Amino acid sequence: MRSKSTAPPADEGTRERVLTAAGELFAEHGLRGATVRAIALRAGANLAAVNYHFGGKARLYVEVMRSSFAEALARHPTDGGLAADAPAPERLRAFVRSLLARARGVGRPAWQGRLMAREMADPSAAIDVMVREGIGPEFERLLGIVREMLGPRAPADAVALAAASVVSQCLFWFFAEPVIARLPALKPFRDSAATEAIARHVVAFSRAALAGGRERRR
Amino acid sequence: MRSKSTAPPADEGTRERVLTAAGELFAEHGLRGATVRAIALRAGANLAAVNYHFGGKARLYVEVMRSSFAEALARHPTDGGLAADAPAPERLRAFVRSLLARARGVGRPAWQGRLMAREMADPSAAIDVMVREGIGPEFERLLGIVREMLGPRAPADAVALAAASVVSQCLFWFFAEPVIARLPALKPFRDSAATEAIARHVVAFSRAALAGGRERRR
DNA sequence: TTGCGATTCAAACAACTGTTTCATATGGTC
DNA sequence: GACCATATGAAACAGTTGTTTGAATCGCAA
Repeated sequence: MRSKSTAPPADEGTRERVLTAAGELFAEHGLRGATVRAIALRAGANLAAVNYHFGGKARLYVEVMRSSFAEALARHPTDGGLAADAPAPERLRAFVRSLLARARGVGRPAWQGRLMAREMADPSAAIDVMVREGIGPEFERLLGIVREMLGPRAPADAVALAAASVVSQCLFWFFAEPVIARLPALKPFRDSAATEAIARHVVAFSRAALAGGRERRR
Repeated sequence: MRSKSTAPPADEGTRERVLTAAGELFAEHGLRGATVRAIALRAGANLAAVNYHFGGKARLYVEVMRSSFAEALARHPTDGGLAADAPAPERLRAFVRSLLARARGVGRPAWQGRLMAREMADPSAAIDVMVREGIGPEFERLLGIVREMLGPRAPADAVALAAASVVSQCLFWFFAEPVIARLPALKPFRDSAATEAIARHVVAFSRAALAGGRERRR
């Protein structure tokens, strides 16, 4: 074991397994619905492991939220590797792609989208830190893109509303997933081809709307 | 008491109060979070009243969902009083207004939006009947409007995606309410003026996008 | 009043929850 | 080997949950 002052125990075994098991179960059943016993069982750990490693169910939950969100953001950066001075429409496309990819969880944890949807419908103490560290700055970047596309004379309210329209079209697909699955006209976006089609549509729809909004202003 | 065969007890007192108290608490804390004891307390009824009148917490929940949704739909019809052959843009405007009004709950129960958001994030047995009786037919009507605006040559997939874009822009404002309240750039839509501004924006944004999509197709 | 079904009430029940406790094991250092 | 912090384990605790029970009360017809 390492020295006590530098870092937490850094256990790569039980702690890690509890973290992912908790993520899956929290996403599936919610903070209240997922029991500590079920988490420990899935992780192959003892019941007391949760309290030992995280100090309680509530703190385990915020740790799951923070780590999974940070990991998803690292895997799918909102700028998509584009330079900051790339054309606004390109940056918009990268933003939409990143948001949809993170929602679907193309990397390892495919449950981050549901976790996020639950957190928004039923906010806990974790939402403050998430908005402050992740969603807030990200939305600010989107505001910049939209502002550039709407032109310098666009009022701040119009920019904010248009940015909301963009993110809403992305969030919808995993927010309303249970409903979408029951509507014959809509196909859920679980495979990457459907995600790509949705991304193209959202970008095209929003670009047309933004262009129209730009020319409508005198 | 009325005859037993015609209708359920039709108690205008306790049963009704339990129903609205349950709606408020389910909306605030969710199906699991709202306890039968708290519901009975708020309703001024005995703990056993829930089981006596509804036969259990689960059945009380679906009854709350069904009645509140039906009531909201009756108060804000999706056609907004327009004739079926009114111009499509007019019907789109009426649809958006109705959806936002129902979400905000301008009538009596202001908690229906949150209830619905919870149900989508954490679907229960109530969601099947809701989609079948309410959301499904409503979405079909929107599909008709969008199809008319996109033109007869628009493929079904494009129509469905565009309709999804319209509803998503409305749902966003009460789906992501806890996040919106924490973003300084966005104002929550709790008053009717903000709702009206959002409705105007959604209609303008979508109309511009649909017009662009129409002309882009060859 | 008497009878009777519908309703309300207080109390208890059984199951499940997160957490704590204390004993045991483990792995490395002296 | 002895020591000690770290980690795991089984059991129990205290609180809350939805539901049930059986007695008490109400409303009203005969």
